[in-house]
Order: sequence, then structure tokens, then C-alpha cells
Amino acid sequence: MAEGKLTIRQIAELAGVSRSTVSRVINDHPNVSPETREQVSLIVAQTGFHPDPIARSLSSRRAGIVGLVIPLAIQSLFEDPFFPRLMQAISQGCNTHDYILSLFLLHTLEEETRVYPRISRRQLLDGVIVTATRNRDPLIPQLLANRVPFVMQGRHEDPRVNFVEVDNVTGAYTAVTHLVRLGRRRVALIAGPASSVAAEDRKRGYLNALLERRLPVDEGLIVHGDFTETSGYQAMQRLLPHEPDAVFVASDSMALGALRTLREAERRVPEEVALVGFDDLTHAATADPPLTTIRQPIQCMGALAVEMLIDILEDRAQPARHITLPTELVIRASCGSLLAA
Amino acid sequence: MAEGKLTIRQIAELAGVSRSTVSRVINDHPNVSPETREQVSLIVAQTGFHPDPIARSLSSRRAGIVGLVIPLAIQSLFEDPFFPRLMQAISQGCNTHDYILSLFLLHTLEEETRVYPRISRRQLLDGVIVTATRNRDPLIPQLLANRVPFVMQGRHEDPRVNFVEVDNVTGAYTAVTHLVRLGRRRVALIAGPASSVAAEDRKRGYLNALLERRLPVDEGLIVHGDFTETSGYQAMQRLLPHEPDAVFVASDSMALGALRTLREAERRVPEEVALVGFDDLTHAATADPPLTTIRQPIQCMGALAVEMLIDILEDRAQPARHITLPTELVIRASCGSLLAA
DNA sequence: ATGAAAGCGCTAACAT
DNA sequence: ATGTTAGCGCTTTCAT
Repeated sequence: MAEGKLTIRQIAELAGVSRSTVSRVINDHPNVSPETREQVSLIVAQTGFHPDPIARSLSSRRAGIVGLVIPLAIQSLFEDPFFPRLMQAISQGCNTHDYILSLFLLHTLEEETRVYPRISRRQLLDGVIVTATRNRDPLIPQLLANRVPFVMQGRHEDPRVNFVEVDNVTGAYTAVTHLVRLGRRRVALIAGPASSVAAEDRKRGYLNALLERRLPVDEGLIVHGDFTETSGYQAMQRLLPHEPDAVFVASDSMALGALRTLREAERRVPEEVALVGFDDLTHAATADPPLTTIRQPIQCMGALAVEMLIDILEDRAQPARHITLPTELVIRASCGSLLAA
Repeated sequence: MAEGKLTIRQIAELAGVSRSTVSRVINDHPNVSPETREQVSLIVAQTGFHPDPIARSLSSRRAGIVGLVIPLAIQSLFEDPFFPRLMQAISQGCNTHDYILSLFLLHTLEEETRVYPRISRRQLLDGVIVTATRNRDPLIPQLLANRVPFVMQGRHEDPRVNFVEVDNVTGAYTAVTHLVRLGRRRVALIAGPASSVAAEDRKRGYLNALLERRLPVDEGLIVHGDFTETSGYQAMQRLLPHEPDAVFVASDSMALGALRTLREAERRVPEEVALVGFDDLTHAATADPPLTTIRQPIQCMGALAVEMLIDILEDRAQPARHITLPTELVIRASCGSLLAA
């Protein structure tokens, strides 16, 4: 139990073997006789010895640390539970696999330019998970150039990039088609920021649904927010003069904001304006009226991102992997499906 | 620019000096002549050399990594923006000081028992920030025993513990006194979990305010939640039969839940039941009615926690420091102050 | 002011 | 199966 400065050397002396043998025991190498292993393990357990991770990293060239990068965090990190849920899943995955998670939230472009190089240098970090990227995030080419193993949450056009995403196009398409089938003809869109890949895909799904039904695309019915409640509130205000009879909102947070606008404007939901959100956050179910939404498996994405990254780290170079998870339409009151009933 | 395997050794050769000298230049040691420094710096810049942080850590016994521990994260991390905001501030502080932030979210007791020892062993982590603790979190004695430098967000009874907290007692006292002054006589409390230090302090503030005004303490008017919206919703339901004319709710998230209950029960807020929350989250201002609340400086707490920890890391052992930040009563419609106007 | 040399604690050939 | 040895890349005395 006595600490002090316990090293592999002392353990070797106490066990009457060489340091290599202790190292082998610690790292579960095969070439150790059962008795020796037993003996050494005993000493290790008795002394409470734990190898110094830094020294271990220096010789083995791996640190057991995974980075999670969230660029431009300031926009919606505070308000939107998306990132907390993702982080939670990623953290859990790291805990399970005995990796340590380092968090890089980049709030400003200045921070980004300072911190990106440190992430890309592939020192300290074994691999990286990158999330919430805009279309041309400069981090990606840097990571590729430096051969840093990484996985993205959200798709990326470069085929070399590993990613886990959700089928945003189909999700949005499903939402809009659902509204159209219910008889809505002026379906508006509150989109996410133009720079976001997910937002872009959801917009495409919206357009696909309209085109397929031969419905006109009215530019006045398309407005942009930044995924926050406040931006949804403002977007809905801009939409009101164009008299939509339904709105597909690209995130639940924005949908809650839109709901607030509609309440203030005394428009009945879903009778006058039907609403479908995206995410299925906890708050969606308790909104007034409860929000119909496209559920995306956030935690699952996080868990898969970790799995994929660790696979890459431990197997080394494989062909790039792309996983696209399905979404699910969750029908509640806000879309008007339940009006007939 | 050519990478490959750039080490301090190559730089030394290129600059025609010894490795020690390069090390001195890199670390801004005084004993280097201006010319030599100039010369070496030039080579470093030209080659884009960056010392390997792991090797550096091994010799210097410091890694430049700070841990952030959030125990029992599952409860409210998803829903309540408190932690994201705190993390954001802590992350920013780390970025500023060139520390890397490692995140430890412990979701279950099993994870806790597995991960706590790794945190306490003071390998890899230079120091730790611990947040959201329950009364007797076993991590604290472990950290103290191992002499791990750490700072808590939230007070701790052991005087050796450094912490940054908010004056929860006075905050709650202010909220309740405000309600009493407005003529409310049956002021209820939706408290946080009994295990939380902050929740306990807010309860004490509530009790102090009642006692000072010689108002009876009715146990039926005190219920507990877990800081989430849902728990606030349920807590308010339990409160309704006891007919409070006001409620102090220990977090805005719970207050939003309480508001939902009151809306469903068709109780008018603030006319029939006045409400004061705690936190001043973004959603408080946009609630219907807008929520009177006790603002606490979350970001400031985070920033100060980082500053304090880094002071400790770089100055070494000082007497323990305790910072208590003030709260602020933010008056909106839900408390009834504006009824007269 | 500079360099030589001894580690930091561990892993991983290589030798036996 | 076990031990010997040479690093991993850097910092830091200690000489000079």
C-alpha cells in the first residue's frame, strides 16, 4: 500500500523478475508462465501499482486519449440539448473502452486557428471525433494531411472521411410528405444555418418532397435559423406574413420557438398551422401542443462514432466507413394527424 | 516544413547547438544569448517544430491537462443547460491558458468506481475541477489523500477544499422574501435532490426567509425534484392539493415544468400562484409568463474555477481558497411584481 | 552562456 | 519463458 514512487522497477525487484516480465504481465502478453504471472499480479495488486500512463505513452506511441472537437460551439451548445446528449454517449463509449476523452470547444475563429494545429499534430491524441461541422471546415483537410485517425459525426463529401450520420434527407422528406398527405399545401421550412451540412440535407429533403408532389417551391416560405429557440421564434415571425398552413422546422429547439411565435400571434396549432420538428428532444413531448418530430438516434450516433474510431485506432488503416442511421417520424398533436380522431 | 520525425535533436543539429540549448529556447529559460535564441527560434519556426507533449510531460512531470469531473451526469445533463454553460466557460479558460480539458462524465456508480481511481492517481492529469457533487462524494477524500490539486464548483465542508460557489442561501432567501413581501403567505418550495449541496443551501435560504418573517413552515409545501423539467412538473402536481399561493423553485428547468402543471391545471400565474425560479436560463425569459428568477453567474464560476486551479498548479500549495459569488433577483412577470403596474 | 549526461517510467526488439 | 538493452523525446542538474 505504501506509495512513494512506485515503478515497474520496484515491482520487478519485489517479484524477483525483470522489468520486461512485469511489463508483459501488465500488458497481457502471452509469453509469461502462469506461475510468474500469478506471482507478479499478486505483487501488483498488493502494492496497488499502476503504470504511469505518460511513460507508457512515450514508449508505445499511443496515449489512450480521444479528442472530441465541437467547432463554433457558441451558437447552440448552450441551448440545444443535442450536444450534451452526443457528448454523453461519446463519454460513455470512452469510459467503456478505457480511453480518456478530451474536449475541444472552439468558440471563436481565433480560438480555432490557435487550437486546430494542436489537434492536428497527432501528439497526445490517438484519434479525434469531429462534430457539427460546417461545409468546409478547415480542420478536416488538416487531419487528413497529418493522417490523424478521425471520425466525423455528420457526413463529409471527401470519400476518405469516416463518418456516422443520420439520414437527414429522408427524415426531412418524411416530415414534409406527412404534412402534404394531411392536406397542407403551403408547407414552409425553417432551415438551419446555411453553413451546416445537416441543415443543407434537411432542406434538400424538404425540396424533394415538394417536387415529388409537384408542389410549387415558394422562396418566401423558406427561412433560416441557427438551431436555437430564439432563432426559431424569429424565423416564424418572418414566415407569418406568407401564411403557411404548415411548417417543417429543422430542429426541435427552433420548433419550440416557432410555437411561441404562433401562440403570441394566436394562431392555432395544428388547426391553422401544423408543425413538425426534428430531433425528438425531451421537450418536444411536453410542448403545448406536443410536437410531432423526426427522431434521430443521437446517443446511438455518439456510441457508433466511438466504436468506429477505436476500431480504426486498434486495427489501423481500413477503407473509410460510412454509416447512415435511419430517422423515425414520431406523431404527436402538432402536425394535425390527430385532428380527425 | 518537411515533417517526418522532427525532434529536438534535429533542431539542435540544424542550429549547431546542443539539445539543452534548444530546450532552453523552447521553454524561455533566461540563460541563452540573444543571438543563439534568435538563431534557434528561426530554425524552429522554419521547420514548424513542436516539442512532443508526452515526452515533455514525462520529464517535467506535468502534462498540461486538466480534468473536469461531473458525477452522476445522467440525471440532468441532457435537459438542463447548466452544465453545458459551465463546460463552455471551463473549456474557454483552458484554451486561454493552453491547457487541455479532459471530460469525465460518470453515468453510473459502476463507472464511478472504475474511473475515480484513475482520476485520483494524479497521473496524466495536472489538476481537476469537480462539479455537481452530492454531499459526500467519495472522490473528494480520494483527491485529498492523493494530494491531487483540485477545485470544486460548489462549496464543500472540508476546509482544505478549494471551491467557487454561488451564494445559494442568500439567493433563495431573496427569492422567498420577495414573494412574501408581495403578500404571499403560502410559499411552497420545489427543492432539488436532497443529496445536492446546492439544493440543500437553497432550502436553507427558503427556511431562513420564512423563519425571519415568522411564517409557519408547512412540510406539505416542500417537495423535491431532481432539477429536470419533468421532475418540476411532477413536483408541482404534488403541491397543488396543498394550495400554495407561491412557489420558489430551485431551478429554472423545474420551474418550467411547474409552469406546465399550472397551465394544465388552469391556475393563473402569477395571479393564483406566483413563481420564482433559479438560474436565469435563456428559456426563463421566454416562458409564458416570463419567469422571475435568481440569476447565478454560471460562466463566471467556470472561468474562476479554471483560474483558481491554474493558480494552484503554477504556484503550488497555498492556503485553500473559497470564492462565493452573489446572485441577482431578476424580476419578470411570474412573481406578480408587475401586477400592480 | 553552453554542453554533456543522467534520467523520467515504460515498451519492445533482441538475445538466451 | 525470461532477461538484457536500447530507446521513446524531452528536461534538468552539473560541469565548464
